[in-house]
Amino acid sequence: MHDPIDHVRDRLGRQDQRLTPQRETVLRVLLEHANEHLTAEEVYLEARGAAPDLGMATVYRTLDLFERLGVVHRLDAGQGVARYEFRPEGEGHYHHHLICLECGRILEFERDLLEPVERAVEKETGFLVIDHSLLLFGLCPDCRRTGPDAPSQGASPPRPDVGERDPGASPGASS
Amino acid sequence: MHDPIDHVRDRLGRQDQRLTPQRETVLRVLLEHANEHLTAEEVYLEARGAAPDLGMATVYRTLDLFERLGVVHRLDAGQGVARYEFRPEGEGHYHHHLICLECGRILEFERDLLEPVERAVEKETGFLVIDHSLLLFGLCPDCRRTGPDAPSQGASPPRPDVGERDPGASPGASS
DNA sequence: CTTCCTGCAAAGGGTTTGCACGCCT
DNA sequence: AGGCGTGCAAACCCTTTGCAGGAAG
Repeated sequence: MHDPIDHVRDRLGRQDQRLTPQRETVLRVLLEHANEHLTAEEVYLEARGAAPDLGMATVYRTLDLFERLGVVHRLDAGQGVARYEFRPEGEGHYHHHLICLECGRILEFERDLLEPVERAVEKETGFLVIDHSLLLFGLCPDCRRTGPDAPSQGASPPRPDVGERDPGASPGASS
Repeated sequence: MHDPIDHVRDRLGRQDQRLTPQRETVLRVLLEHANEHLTAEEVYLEARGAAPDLGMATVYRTLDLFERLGVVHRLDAGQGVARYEFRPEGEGHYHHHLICLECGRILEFERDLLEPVERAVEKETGFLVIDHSLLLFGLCPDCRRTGPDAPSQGASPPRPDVGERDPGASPGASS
């Protein structure tokens, strides 16, 4: 019962829903790419390897379902695409995202460190904080090394593609 | 030269661009609604009062332009719409957004408090932080008072709809 | 058989782009 | 003239929805 797949099956069963082959495929893709922040389309493409008849709509519906179950995190980095990542059982809402403005990669930062901020907010405004999203935009170690304007290296992952525009322009979202 | 409008005109002039009547109208709307996080459509509707022939495309192009000039902040709270707010000259990237899951209102929190976090990130990961976006999801003082399930008050904005679900489930975006 | 699920295709909503015309220098 | 800027409409992209057929309990 430490198996995430069984866990999801149980959660679903409890509300008369099933872990269909399609759903299991999607779940497996998410598990195989933990910490990778796939888009729905990327999940779809990966999943089609195992389930060629799978449709996009099912992927979206499944990701939605999983999100409601708390099995995945949906993360919107401010470009027009949502990204999804598997969310280990019992994980708090810790861990923030570092988005490289140069190569688009998304790194993670595990420590929370936000409690002082949340406490200050609650105390000073009366707003009850339930969850948070912290995005840090900047340069990842690699791009920092290469210099902000160097042409992209063939070195790193395919590059998750975060919208482009001229580097130097301000990062879409902001606090 | 403290007038933001002149400031923008200058900035534009420097790159052979002009502060046209349309652009000025958009700018005025943003100024009149400082701290209000309007959507492009809301800007458009407001602006049409002063410039009935204005087109949506111009609004988008202008907001884009202003964003590149650093005159406005684009903020994406995780639902499918971008929101824009005037960004006072010389303002750092401080100030965070508190998004009420009940009524959809967006409040602001002026103090930064993120420096310890950013320093920790830079030190531990080598990632160079340039800007950030902190969204706190929860209940605003009003909704908190009314109770999480009270029918919406006539008091607040139409409610921008932030994903619903049982409060307690994680809100769409997350860090 | 009833309910849950699926794929397909169409619809949706926000945002962007192509194009021809207008405006300012 | 020569750009820059604009309105309009069409195009785009991601995501959602309607619907008829299937599978599971």
